[in-house]
Amino acid sequence: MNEIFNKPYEAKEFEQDIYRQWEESGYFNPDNLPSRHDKGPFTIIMPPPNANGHLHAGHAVFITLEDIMTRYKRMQGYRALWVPGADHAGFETQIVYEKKLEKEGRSRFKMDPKELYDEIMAFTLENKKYMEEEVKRVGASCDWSRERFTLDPDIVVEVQKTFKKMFDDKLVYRGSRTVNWCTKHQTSLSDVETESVEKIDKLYYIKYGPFVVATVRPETIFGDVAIAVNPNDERYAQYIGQEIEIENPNGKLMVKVIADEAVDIEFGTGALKITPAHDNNDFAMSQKHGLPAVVVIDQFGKLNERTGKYAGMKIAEARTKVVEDLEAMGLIEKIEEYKHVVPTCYKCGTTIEPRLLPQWFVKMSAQGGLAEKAAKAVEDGRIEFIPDNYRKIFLYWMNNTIDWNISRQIVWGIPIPAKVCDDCNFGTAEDIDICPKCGSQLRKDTDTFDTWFSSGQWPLLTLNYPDGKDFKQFYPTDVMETGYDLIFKWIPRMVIFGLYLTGEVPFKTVYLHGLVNDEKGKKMSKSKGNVVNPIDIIEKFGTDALRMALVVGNTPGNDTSFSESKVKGYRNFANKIWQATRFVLMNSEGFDDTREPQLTERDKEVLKEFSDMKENITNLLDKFMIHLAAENAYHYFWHTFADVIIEENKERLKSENESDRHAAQHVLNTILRGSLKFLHPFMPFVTETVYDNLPGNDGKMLMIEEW
RNA sequence: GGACUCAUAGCUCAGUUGGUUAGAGCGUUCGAUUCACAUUCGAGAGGUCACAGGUUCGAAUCCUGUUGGGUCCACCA
Repeated sequence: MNEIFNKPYEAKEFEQDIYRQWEESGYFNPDNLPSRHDKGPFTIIMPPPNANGHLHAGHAVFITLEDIMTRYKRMQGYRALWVPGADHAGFETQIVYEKKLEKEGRSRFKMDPKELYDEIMAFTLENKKYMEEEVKRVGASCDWSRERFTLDPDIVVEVQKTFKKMFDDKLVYRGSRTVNWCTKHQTSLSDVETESVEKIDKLYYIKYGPFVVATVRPETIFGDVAIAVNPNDERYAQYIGQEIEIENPNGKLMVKVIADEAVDIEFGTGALKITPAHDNNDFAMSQKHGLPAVVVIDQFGKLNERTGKYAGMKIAEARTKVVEDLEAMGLIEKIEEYKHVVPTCYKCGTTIEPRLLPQWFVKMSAQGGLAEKAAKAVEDGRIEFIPDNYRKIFLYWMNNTIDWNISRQIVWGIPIPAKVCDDCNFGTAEDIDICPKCGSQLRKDTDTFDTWFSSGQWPLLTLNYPDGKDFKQFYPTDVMETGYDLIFKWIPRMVIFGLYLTGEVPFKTVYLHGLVNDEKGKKMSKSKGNVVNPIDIIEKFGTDALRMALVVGNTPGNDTSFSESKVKGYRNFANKIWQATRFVLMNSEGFDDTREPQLTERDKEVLKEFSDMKENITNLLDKFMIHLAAENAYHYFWHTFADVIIEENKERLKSENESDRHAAQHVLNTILRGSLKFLHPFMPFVTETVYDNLPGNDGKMLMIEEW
């Protein structure tokens, strides 16, 4: 018996070395697998972690789940491929870096874009290294030789080609409309990057000529171009179509009265002021009725020169001031408390300021368009969700989607390869210099892509679409495993791009895991101080223990609670595997496995139970019931094999009857070796360490043994 | 306003197509232990499976409703 078994299992002593051996074996790369591995392929694309910080518990969960799937399939003889990556995470990283700048007393707005870009690149590349090291610590058996970064030059080229193709196919267009603008971050955001927050604001009833209009934004009255009423509202029928004079603190103004079904007769006074430049609804209505848009608030959330004496004031200040002045003029009829929902920046909570800007949009919702095709793929069962209820959520979103704004006014990202006209808002993906619409000089667009524009193509880009041999071999992939919070942000984009570019879905199964909460079931957050760093846990209890704690009882689609005592329990289990091995080896001196054992009825029963258990775990893994598979494997090994079977056989191992002793040895060795296999996907380090040190296993690697 | 989800032991959670006495981890009580393992072993206490109906030979599981958590979506100013 190898002397390493003479002291308790200490994960730290083995894990990093084992990982290095795996890497050196080359078997993470399916091209290097032995010829037995002729099934498949089986492919998972790793959701690329953001290269702007360290791993958190959520990363550890997805790495564990995907690693379990990959190792299981690899052992089954599939050509298993798990492609790692790193995400430049445009807006997210830019914010992380801006905070850093802020701490240093610097600001991105005072920096040259190139200089800023280079600094963020250096920062990202450094963090990328940490991130990769940490992914390895969790035991990821992914193919590092295929690792991709979302800013790799060839990937940038491919992403830009997609834009061009979509432009040619009229699926992207330059639109000038109200977009979600964050006044703090100075960029527009897509609909999924805003968060609706309930707020209580004042609803002001303002006398407006013969009308009273209700508004929460009196400071925008300088941008009003119309009053809208419902065509069926008898109170106002006489005014429809007229130009009427209204009064505001800056003087008198003519506005048109329009009729639109969208106006709710019951709400407020049934009359609505229309400010196209600063409200999404109003903008839509202005388009319908051919009204102009008057901009009165600038990109910093301050009132502009059109507002006279209010120019330069911030929105909140201007609102107070305007209301005071209106009140003095006797134009405020009443003020009510009003609860409503406002969109905010999902990163900083700043209220989104709708802003009229020319931007690039992906046409999502047209009939037979991108969203509809994605919905159809799911309806047809070409993509399956685990858990199944996310199918409905996905479909709901696909059927209610709006055009996707892909322009970001930040430097950290892939440049949009377009030329734009500042005079008439024309934009093109063609390489021309003069605006065909107005004759002005075009300039290169300085905006970058929404990060989801590139990560939406990730399953294609990682496999070197369109000409790479990986693409031909491994696309479409098998499983996309990610957090349920990405059901809108990421999953639909991948489906859309996959179908658009290849006609095929990018993956067949979407497995969604939940959040990792603390031991009380509360969300982890820095401010609560309950954040768990997976690397700390690994240092303390070992990777295998962490993995089990994250996986057992963690049902797909549901949040899971993490507690150190749970990890401790599985650390003990790792040692249990170690000690059971030690016992079996101590009692296997002279054991010759080639001889046919004389099995008792009980032996046969025990071996049958064992093979039933193997089958059970296999079925569970096939059904993606990883939480149950892990628990059953654990339970069988400890409470059946160690507690019952080993105990039952202790006497026989000391028996003078050689044949009986041999039968006992056979049973124990068979189950031990077999159990190491079914435990391996969950607890790869301890099982590999044990397996490598079993007599006769020199040079063998459990990772590629037959399931 | 719409949708989803959860409610099971003191705590955190499982319970795989409805099928005997409902499980795990932690905690707890009692006991054991020169034995592979104190990172151990054995035994126990602890649950009207949120509530009310229904379907069924049989329901924690399926259906309806109620209550109470959680999450997501939402351009009535």
